Amino acid sequence: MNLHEFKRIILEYHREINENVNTAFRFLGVNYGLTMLQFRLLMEIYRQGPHTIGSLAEACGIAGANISTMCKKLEKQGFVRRMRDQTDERVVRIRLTDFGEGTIREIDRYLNDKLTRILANEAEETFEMITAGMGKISSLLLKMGSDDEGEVGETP
Amino acid sequence: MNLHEFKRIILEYHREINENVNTAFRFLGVNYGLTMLQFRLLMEIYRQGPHTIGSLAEACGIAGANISTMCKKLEKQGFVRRMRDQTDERVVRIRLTDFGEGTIREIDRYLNDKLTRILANEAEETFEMITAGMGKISSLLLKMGSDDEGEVGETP
DNA sequence: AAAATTGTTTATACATTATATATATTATAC
DNA sequence: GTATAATATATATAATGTATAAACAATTTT
Repeated sequence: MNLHEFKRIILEYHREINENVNTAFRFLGVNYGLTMLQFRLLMEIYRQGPHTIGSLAEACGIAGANISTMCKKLEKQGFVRRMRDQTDERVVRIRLTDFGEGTIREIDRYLNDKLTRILANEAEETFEMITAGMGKISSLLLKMGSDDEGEVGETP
Repeated sequence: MNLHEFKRIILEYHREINENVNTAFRFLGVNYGLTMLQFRLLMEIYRQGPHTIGSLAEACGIAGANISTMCKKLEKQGFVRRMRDQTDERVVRIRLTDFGEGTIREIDRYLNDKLTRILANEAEETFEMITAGMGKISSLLLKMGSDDEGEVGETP
């Protein structure tokens, strides 16, 4: 396997794919005043039903502290409602407002239409290629992150 | 092709991979006080030789305004030297200092060792899978970004 | 009841990206 | 040859995303 090429892919992954993701999802901001992360939170609630701050943090892999702040903002924007749990008042339950649900439904439909159009002429293979590639690079990166042999400053 | 799955991949794999990249490259910050982006800039200069602010911006796909700021910081950290071009004084040339070059060389060697270890038991196929998958998803995203049919607020 | 744990909140810091404006220098038009 | 435009960089500011630490109240454990 070509080392140099592999490094290049990892290092430039951010630029190319991140950039393209941002472009592809720019309509969220333009049309709905949402960031991609906000959309992900709302979509998670839309799919899985009401969440607590903690469960949302867990589901999205984001620190609870940040979820807390984001949910307050989403509440201010009218997408979600926050309510203390009656039986355990430490817990805050987050649910979509009607407006929030309508918005996500609309976005989801729009995304599905768009993807259907885009994927229309793609072979089933394409999908497998993407899944396989993403899974493989993710697992290699994970290995890289936990591989510590020869670490600078290692204590033998 | 499974729409739902494809959406999930875009929204979540993307985040997972980013996270794993950050974990895998955390040693840059811990051991060298570098961010990944700074490393990318230095690596670019290491590979291609001295750059101007503009050419570096072009090569890394980052706004010149930000490159300018970053290079000043890298200079303060001792990794690069900034020098006005004699013949065109608008231009600033950025080159690695000995310290900067030594650092990048060390990091590169370390990365190569690590990758060699990680990729040792991987089939050549793996590499092809990754390249193919990344290329494919990138091109689909690109299509998505430029596909405007059915856009909300479209003017027919 | 005291201590530990849990869930959330607040505050802070920083990296990255984007944008707008300013400035100096060089190139071009008339 | 001066006015204007274009170029290259600099500065400032803002928004997003991420990480961490400290505080707080409510709950559970001992």
